[in-house]
Amino acid sequence: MPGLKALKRRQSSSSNASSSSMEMVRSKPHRGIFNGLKFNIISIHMTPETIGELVELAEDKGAVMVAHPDLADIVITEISTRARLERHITWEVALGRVVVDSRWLKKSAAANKLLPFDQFIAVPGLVAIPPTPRTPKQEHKPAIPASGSRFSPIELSDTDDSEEFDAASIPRYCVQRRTPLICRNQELVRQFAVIKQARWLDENEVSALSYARTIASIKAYPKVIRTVEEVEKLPYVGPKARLKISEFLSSGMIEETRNLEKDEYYKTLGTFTSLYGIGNVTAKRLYSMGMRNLEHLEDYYRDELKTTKNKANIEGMLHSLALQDDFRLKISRAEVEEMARLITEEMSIILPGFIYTITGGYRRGKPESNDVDIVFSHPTSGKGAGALQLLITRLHNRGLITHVLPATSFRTPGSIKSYSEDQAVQRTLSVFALPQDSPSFPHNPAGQPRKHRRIDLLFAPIEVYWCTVIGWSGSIMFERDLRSWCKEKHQYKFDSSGLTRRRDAARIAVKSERHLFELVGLPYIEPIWRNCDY
DNA sequence: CGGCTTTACG
DNA sequence: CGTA
DNA sequence: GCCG
Repeated sequence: MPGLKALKRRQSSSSNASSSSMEMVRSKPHRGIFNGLKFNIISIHMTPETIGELVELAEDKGAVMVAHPDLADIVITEISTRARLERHITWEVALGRVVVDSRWLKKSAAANKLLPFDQFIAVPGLVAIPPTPRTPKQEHKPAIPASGSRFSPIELSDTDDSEEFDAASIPRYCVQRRTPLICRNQELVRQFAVIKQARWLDENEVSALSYARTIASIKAYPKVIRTVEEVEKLPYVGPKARLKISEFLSSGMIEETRNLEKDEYYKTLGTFTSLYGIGNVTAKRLYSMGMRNLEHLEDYYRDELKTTKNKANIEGMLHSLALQDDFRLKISRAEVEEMARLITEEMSIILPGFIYTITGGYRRGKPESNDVDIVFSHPTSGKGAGALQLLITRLHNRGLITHVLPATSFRTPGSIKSYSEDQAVQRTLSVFALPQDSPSFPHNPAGQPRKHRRIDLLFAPIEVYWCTVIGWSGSIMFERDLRSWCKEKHQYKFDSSGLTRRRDAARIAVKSERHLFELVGLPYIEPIWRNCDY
């Protein structure tokens, strides 16, 4: 079995002479056509593989990679409009740089000479200024692009990039801080997420958790990271993370991430675990049995079905394989709302006066969801105990719910999973398909098979409604830290069925979402600021 | 060096 | 073991 | 992998 390929083929050289706390081994500069030139690659619209190739081409011929376009002589980008370019570099600064697309780099490297720039200018209006390597002094006063205002507040942190901001002031728990869906260091975060995933596939859950915390921490940091020193005080950025951030700042790529992304072993395990019902352990088992793609799995499970006694799980996996093309499709907010409309329409027949919240990623503002979560309740205590079962039955009769999924097997509706007996939160995980005739949705055109969506429906007694809503709003790291916080600071136990004192299990009434935050001494964090996961 | 959220269900 |  |  292939292990981690930790080979460092090339030590990245630091661009910033003043960053010296981390004494890195610097490679001797190659002699080459790019000698003495500073390159920056704007990674937008590039695959990690492409970035890797470009960095290699450039460094091979003597270029030094720098962390920001402001510091570069030559900027490589696939961006072709001024507006988009200005998210990364001011127009004024761009005018003083060579901004070209990657063809220039590739062709120059191939020809082993500096080609003229004019055929490769990335954005109309820019001119080809011959690069003059600048002195180090100039590097310390980079122009700061005023980029924030163009973005939706959902997507970016609310602190302006130009503001002074001390990483040490970022609190340790996710629940104490605001974390946007997309942050200013999103590509760095994405590359850390690849490593986190690999640790999880290797069953190194503790390391995976650590990376998840590093990611959450960086996501909460409201500035573009330019030096490794500025994030040294960030919580959960330790020695390992610092090294990787240094690599990223100097080359645009974390070396380990680059290796993982071309590793067939991890790619295959990733494919397997994306299936409903297959986790990291089973994925490894299947791989060790020789499985390499979904067709192999299909054959394997068909074969298993003939020989096994317990057919339910195997049948579940075959359903999972069959529906997987649908499950990996994202669900637009409009479609989430249409699903909720149909479902709540049915609920209003069963339980007049019910209340509900669409939770999950939708509630956190994600433009696209992987599944749909809805929490129901009724303001009158005790009302609606059997409502969810009825709801499922009616939706199934209308053909909207096609399967109920208890753990790993698929069954026709009939049973409901309940939490603790005293404060029963009922729950069903089902497969839902919008009707063919939903006019506003082109997802299910006539004659085409309907798209299947995973949907989690819950009914909570009103006493614990808000805890359930909070518990199902995520993100995962936010929930974990909420529980840790309640435990450490108050010796409370929080979960989606309520808030209780650990000492005597006394229930603490939670009247609203804000109320919970007050009860445990946290500032209220709106759902759109709970996007702590990648 | 221990701890890392939580836990019922199938 | 996998799911949320 | 990082924190206390």
